[in-house]
Amino acid sequence: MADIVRVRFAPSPTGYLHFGGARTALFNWLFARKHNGTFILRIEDTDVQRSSVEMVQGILEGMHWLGLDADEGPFFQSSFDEEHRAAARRLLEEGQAYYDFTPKQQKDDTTVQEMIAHRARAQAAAGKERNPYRDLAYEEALRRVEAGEQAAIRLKVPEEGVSRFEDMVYGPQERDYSDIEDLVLIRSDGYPLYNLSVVVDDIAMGITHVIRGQDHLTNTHKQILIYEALGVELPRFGHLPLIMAPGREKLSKRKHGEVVSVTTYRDRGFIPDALVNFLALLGWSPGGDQEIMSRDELIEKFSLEGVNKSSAVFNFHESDPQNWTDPKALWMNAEYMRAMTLDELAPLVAEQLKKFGIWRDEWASSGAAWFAGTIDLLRSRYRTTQDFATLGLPYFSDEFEYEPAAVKKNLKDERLKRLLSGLADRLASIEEFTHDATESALRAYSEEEGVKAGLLINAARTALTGQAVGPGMFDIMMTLGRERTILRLRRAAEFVG
RNA sequence: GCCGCUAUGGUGUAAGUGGUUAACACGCCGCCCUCUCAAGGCGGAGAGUACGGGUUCGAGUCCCGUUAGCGGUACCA
Repeated sequence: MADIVRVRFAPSPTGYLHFGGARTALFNWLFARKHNGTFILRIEDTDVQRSSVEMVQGILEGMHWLGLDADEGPFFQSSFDEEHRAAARRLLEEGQAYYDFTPKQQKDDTTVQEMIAHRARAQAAAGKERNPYRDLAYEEALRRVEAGEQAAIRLKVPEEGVSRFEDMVYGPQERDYSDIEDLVLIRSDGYPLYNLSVVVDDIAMGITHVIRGQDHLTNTHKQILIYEALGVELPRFGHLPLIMAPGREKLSKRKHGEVVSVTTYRDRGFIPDALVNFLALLGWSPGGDQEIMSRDELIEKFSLEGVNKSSAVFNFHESDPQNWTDPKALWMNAEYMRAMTLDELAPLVAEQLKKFGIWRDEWASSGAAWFAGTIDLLRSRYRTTQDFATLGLPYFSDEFEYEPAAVKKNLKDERLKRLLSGLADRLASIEEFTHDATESALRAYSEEEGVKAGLLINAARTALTGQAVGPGMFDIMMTLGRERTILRLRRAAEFVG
């Protein structure tokens, strides 16, 4: 099979799985599924200082929750250490790389950006200098190394010429060799560096298509140089537009924190398919108007040609409790909650209720029908499954607060003190506690008392749920049942006034 | 500084090889439904395609320049 497809997602475990990473993983996964290929997960943990097992765990969890399990892996880049060194050794022997005895510069992490800029400026002013060790005879260099001298290994980048490749998203790319410095392959303490490790691993794993963030677009030329030095055929490259924070600011794990972490969405009640759908649309479009797409539809329609070249803003508002994340993501999640079957939705809601300590086991057995009916009653007004546990508390528990605004709006009228308990009496005496029977009882009662039915209905809603908004009043009564309805109506009398 | 990428309403995106008044979704506003809030239905405001030049009978679409944002420029990944 000539066109076998093998792709990989290669996160570094220096943080949780954030939106950018998740989107990259998703596109690789879609590409693999689309072409009947293999999706591989490789953890790039060469920077041991900043990597941690918890982060690896977090990434794995996030991917699993999104349904993006790898076909192969997870592999850990650090375990291929020897292969990376061997590749560098080979390039050294072939004269394509050299030992650099320049002492390592100390730098502290907070000022790297400044340092890079400063150094670059200085270099521009002074004119580029060749590395003095580039042409040192290999035998002599080897002697010095064996004598215990520390040296980094650098790739010998050709002095003249242009690096070119055809990006599957961005089209033809080129970069002059003179703009690429002799990159370090192996640090002087012996650790292989990113660019070398990636290439060696991608070769070893038979990666055919490298799909990753646009932040690697110019770095790709460096990696191509390594492929060429190693004498290996190039994979195809496809770079993805970056995801930005509101205001086209760059997305930063440190600054934006949880709102860009996939696990946050799991914890706050997102449906995995909904988030996948939303993520897919961030930087990609199948063309045309369709936006709600199942996994199968996404796979069917996915193509790198549909990937956008410009970066996309992920429009979250962390400080706004109502719209803490992108409104469209929230809308899409709501859309999924409405469209999915109750059998699919119920366990997800149950999970949230358990988390909030208001779950009752009978809702999974004898009360399953009631439970399904109740979430069905509520689903069209909620946007996440967590809303069932927070906004929906009065429907699942007797321990809920009366919202002051609702009390003020619906229980202000002094007459209600008498009317609510009067209504409770009526409801206690009707034969069958059904939607229609309760409604006619309430309407008859309000007519007798000479008040508008609406007054009683709205008051009853607040009496029963502590809220001013919610499903139709008689539906609420049905879901609460006669006993609770009467109890809550009587109890509410004390809030009147 | 240098190299590179990008640029369509507030946000996400449409608009095969340039061809009528720039389309859809989210959000926003209004109306209908109605016991409230959603959902649903209907309607509306909001961009003349970053800016400036070209090419062309005709440009969001091609070319050049400017600006802005972003990425890279590390013995980070």
